[in-house]
Amino acid sequence: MTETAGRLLSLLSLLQLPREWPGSELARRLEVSPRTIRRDVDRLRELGYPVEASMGAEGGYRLVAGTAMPPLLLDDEEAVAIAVGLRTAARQAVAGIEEASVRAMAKLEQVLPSRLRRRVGALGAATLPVVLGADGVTVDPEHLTVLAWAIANRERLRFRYSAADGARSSRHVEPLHLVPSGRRWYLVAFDPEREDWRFFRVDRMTAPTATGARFAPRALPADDPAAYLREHMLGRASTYAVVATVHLPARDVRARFPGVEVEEVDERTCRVSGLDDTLEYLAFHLLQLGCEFEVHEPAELVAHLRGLHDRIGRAVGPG
Amino acid sequence: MTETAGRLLSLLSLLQLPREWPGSELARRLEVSPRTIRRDVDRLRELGYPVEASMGAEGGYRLVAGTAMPPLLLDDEEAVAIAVGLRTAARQAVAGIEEASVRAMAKLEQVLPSRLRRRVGALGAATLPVVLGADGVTVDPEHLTVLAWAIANRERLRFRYSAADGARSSRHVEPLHLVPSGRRWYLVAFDPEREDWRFFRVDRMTAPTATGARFAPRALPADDPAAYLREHMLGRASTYAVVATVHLPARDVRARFPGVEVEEVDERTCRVSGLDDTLEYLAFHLLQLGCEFEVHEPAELVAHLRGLHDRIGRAVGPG
DNA sequence: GGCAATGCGGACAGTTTCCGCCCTCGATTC
DNA sequence: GAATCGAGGGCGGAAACTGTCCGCATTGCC
Repeated sequence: MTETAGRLLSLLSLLQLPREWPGSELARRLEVSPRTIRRDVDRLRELGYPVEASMGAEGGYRLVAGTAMPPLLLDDEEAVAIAVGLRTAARQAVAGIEEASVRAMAKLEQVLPSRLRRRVGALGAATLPVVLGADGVTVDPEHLTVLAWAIANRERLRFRYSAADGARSSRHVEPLHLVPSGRRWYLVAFDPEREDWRFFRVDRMTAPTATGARFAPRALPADDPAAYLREHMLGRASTYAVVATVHLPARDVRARFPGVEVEEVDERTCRVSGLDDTLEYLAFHLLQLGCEFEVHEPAELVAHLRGLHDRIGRAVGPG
Repeated sequence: MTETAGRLLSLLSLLQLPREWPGSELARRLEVSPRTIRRDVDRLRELGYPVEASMGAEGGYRLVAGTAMPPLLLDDEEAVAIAVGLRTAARQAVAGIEEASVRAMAKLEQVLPSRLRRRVGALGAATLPVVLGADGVTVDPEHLTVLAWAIANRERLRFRYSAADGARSSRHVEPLHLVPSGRRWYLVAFDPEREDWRFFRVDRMTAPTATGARFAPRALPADDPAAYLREHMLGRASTYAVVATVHLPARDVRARFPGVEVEEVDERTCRVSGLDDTLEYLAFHLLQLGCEFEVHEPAELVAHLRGLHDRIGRAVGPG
């Protein structure tokens, strides 16, 4: 049986390559008779993976899109590519699929052979700073998978934390949720030492590790962790609210400046407003539009842009 | 058998979740006896997928990293997350794994159910402009998968092309290689109408489609397609060579400005040099370092920075 | 220390399934 | 029309699977 099941997996793996396979060649490769191949193909179809066949000479089998995802059979490099892709996506907290990214990452990391893990680590480090608006602090994808594991497994979590005011502490908490917020990730956890719920910014954690000790999850005093987080953050987060006029059609701005509200003023002008916690991010995004603009708020952003202005002036010297 | 093989896949799927499963629960879920579960676990191990078991109460099975990648069983959202992650990675042409990214993308897109494909498309469009240094022209990941398919399947390819000088043409070529170069992708193909080899920038293609017509691949007049491309591009590419002094330790610059040479001047200063074909990319990366710098070459970059300088000046008004 | 939960694995018997070998048929390409 | 491919029915022997026994080891909790 192990033989039959293994053969089915190999068959799936072959059929996932972007080409067509004549039954005779599959039979040669898998060392069974062509009749068995036909039966295997039937089995795959029965399992819900649509194998399409073209008749006639030059014909062959290939796997096509069906209603369910078939198991992905990846070679080493593809696995590394996927891991790296997920890391960049998680680091940018791509809107709408943050949790899924982390879940997929956790799933992949759980089974990723160590030799590949090393390659992912090396590549991940090398490609980190391509992200726009990096203020030097980006979340470590490794941390996210550790947290996801601890949450799913209800294991206590130990880490060191640098609070916003710079105070460092050692924590030992019961993790409950991982919440993306803008470009940040927050851990919602119960801190038994302080006997209360706490929020931790993942990029401020150092060396989080699941301790293996199980705990019975407590009920969060709110239905929606994200709402609870927002409520808690309100007022204490150092976020900047930007309001600016941009001389570019609203359609273009929406396409190129994600996460902000865009309001049309006229065909060639619009007004953007939005929130972020770093001035760099806002400034670069406005500049990146490549058009004229005016910043109305906040004063800090104006000051930041003046700083940039002066810095560029010093960099290129007098005109 | 279909049943046994299907059960093994379900088992793999369960074991890939980040938790432990007692055999009794697996037996309940898969509707077989615990003895069969033990045998299934053995089968998985025999296939090379290491299932670890913890003894004692609170024990259970889980899949751990082995020497080979097990088939990944993804739910809808995870599949979407992976597709989106690969797209961002491919768009940025993350160094060293470009081809693997495209291969994995092609594999995934081939079997991605259409309802998920739509979600990926929507998300991909929304997240496009986060990339730094976008000059508005980024490669469409969809194109890459079409090209990869055509190359692997030796099918002729039809597309419309806008050359660097703006001339538009309709092409019908025999694709041979997909070569990443910097942040660009190039297709190496034989053009039967012109009876010679041609290079096409993927982001300048419109609506590439594989025609289904097969061809016998010709030998490229060079061993390495990448080298052949470089040779061909030499002199005709509009690339800018930057030389700048940056007032930041060389170590920091290397970590935050990928793809350029960094040479230490003293502990707080270094000199960077590199190539790129857009001024925006170079300018933003220099600014993003957040430190003082001087640009020595090229004159175009200095001019571009002056433009930025003036634009910021107009944006924030007189100090 | 005992109990309960967990995993491990041998033996057996009945049933099912698989596999290779025949065969015919339909579709497609050259 | 010939060659090549997929689809699928039937047959018989061999192999595999499954459930039910059984006793064993390990771990955590009371």
